[in-house]
Amino acid sequence: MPKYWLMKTEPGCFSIDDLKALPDSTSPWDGVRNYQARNFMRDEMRMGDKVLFYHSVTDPSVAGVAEVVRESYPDHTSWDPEDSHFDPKSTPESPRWFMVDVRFVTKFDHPVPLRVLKATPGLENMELLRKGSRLSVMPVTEEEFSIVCSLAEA
DNA sequence: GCCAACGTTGGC
DNA sequence: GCCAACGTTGGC
Repeated sequence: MPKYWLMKTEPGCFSIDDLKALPDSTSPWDGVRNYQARNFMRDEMRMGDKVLFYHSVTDPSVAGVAEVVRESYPDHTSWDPEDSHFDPKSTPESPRWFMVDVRFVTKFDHPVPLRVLKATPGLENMELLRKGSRLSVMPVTEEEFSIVCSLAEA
């Protein structure tokens, strides 16, 4: 059984259109520097898991769906001193940060705004809606995933 | 182990 | 731009 996730990105930095436009519409999810989010990617994400692709900051909304196409491997941007996510404590011999690859599945015709998520019965317990939640990679339940997808069709 | 200070996230 | 909430760091 696939599991379900939500991954956050600032569209000005990396949007669902950016993902779709890449070769094979696939990208590593690099740059995550939060242990809890890392652990989800490193330990729990599996091939075929579905991902709600969330745009934060500008027009906060779920923009579409992606899927996991490569399981956890070291995030090489962490040992690149030129990279903005460089972490001197991470090395190729002892990597500290991990990522997965995701592939574009769908862009919603009607992105689902955060305010709609907040107002929708059945989504009360979404991690995203927890006060102060700042996780950039988080699990969602199958039911939450399907409710969000149906909102996108409405 | 505690906790103050700091930097960051992200909605509004 | 504001600011609440959070995670990390580092002194003690």
